[in-house]
Amino acid sequence: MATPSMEDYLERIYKLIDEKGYARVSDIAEGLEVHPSSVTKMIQKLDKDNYLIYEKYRGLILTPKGKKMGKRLMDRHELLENFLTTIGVHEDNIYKDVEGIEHHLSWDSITCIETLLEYFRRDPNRADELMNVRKELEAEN
Amino acid sequence: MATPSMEDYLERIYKLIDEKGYARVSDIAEGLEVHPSSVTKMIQKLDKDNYLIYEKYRGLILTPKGKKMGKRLMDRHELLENFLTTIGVHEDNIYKDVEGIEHHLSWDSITCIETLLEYFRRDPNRADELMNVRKELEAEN
DNA sequence: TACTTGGCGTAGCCATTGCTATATTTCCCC
DNA sequence: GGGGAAATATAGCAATGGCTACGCCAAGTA
Repeated sequence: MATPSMEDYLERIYKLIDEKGYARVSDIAEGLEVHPSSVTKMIQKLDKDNYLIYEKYRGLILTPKGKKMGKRLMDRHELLENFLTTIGVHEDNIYKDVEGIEHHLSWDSITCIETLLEYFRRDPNRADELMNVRKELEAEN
Repeated sequence: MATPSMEDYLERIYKLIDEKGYARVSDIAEGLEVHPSSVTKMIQKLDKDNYLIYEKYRGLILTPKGKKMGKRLMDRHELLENFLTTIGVHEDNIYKDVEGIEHHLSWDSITCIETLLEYFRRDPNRADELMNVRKELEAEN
């Protein structure tokens, strides 16, 4: 199984490849706010665990296993961002919160959150009513 | 600042004292599913950081700082349990998921989840409708 | 082709937090 | 009050995942 840290890297790598076609050590490092040496180390681990194939100084490609995982991780990340946005969390807090919790939810929870989002999507009034509750609670204090 | 691990211990200790009046090493260890030796070590750290006062072999008491922190942590834990329950997460997954995410949410997110819970509490139909969405989505697959 | 430079890799350190094995203390019962 | 079991403490090891310092590769330029 992948550790939370490994998931962070894998997700980042998948996203970079998805957007730019390749993932360089320095881009990964910048995105995750770690030093390049930490990236190299982790890439070697991900190679060893067959998430990607890595050639020193040359670059890396994701294996099918890595791609599948990466996509799931990215989708999950987006889902959680949407969720927090929907319930009214301030933009500035969203990225960090998602980053923190995404590795710690069972797929059961993820599915339930997906359902919850769909619930709000199906009838925009529901989100409005949620915001009304918010205003009422705020007015009380 | 307290690390996630420190928060886990502090929360557990607060809860034990709240429920039984005292917190023994072995009870803490059992609750957190770690070995007693790990508990001793962490208690010493929490003492050093002034969350509690610890007397070897004798026991511990929370400082005002520790009590305040502990209460907040326990409240947050309960809120998140209620949240996952409400959206339909299976009982077996709840504890572990909450354990995982509770240390990683901003107070902004916590407040929004509180509001969401209040939203569902105010009109039980809403939870019913959520379950209907769930059934429909399940039927599709 | 040779040099420079920036990107990348390696080695080795540190903190955190768990573990096992082994001491030490306390408590209870006789 | 003494002895043994249970509880607790300590020492030392391991994995994880950062960091710094330093060495190596390779692309571009002269």
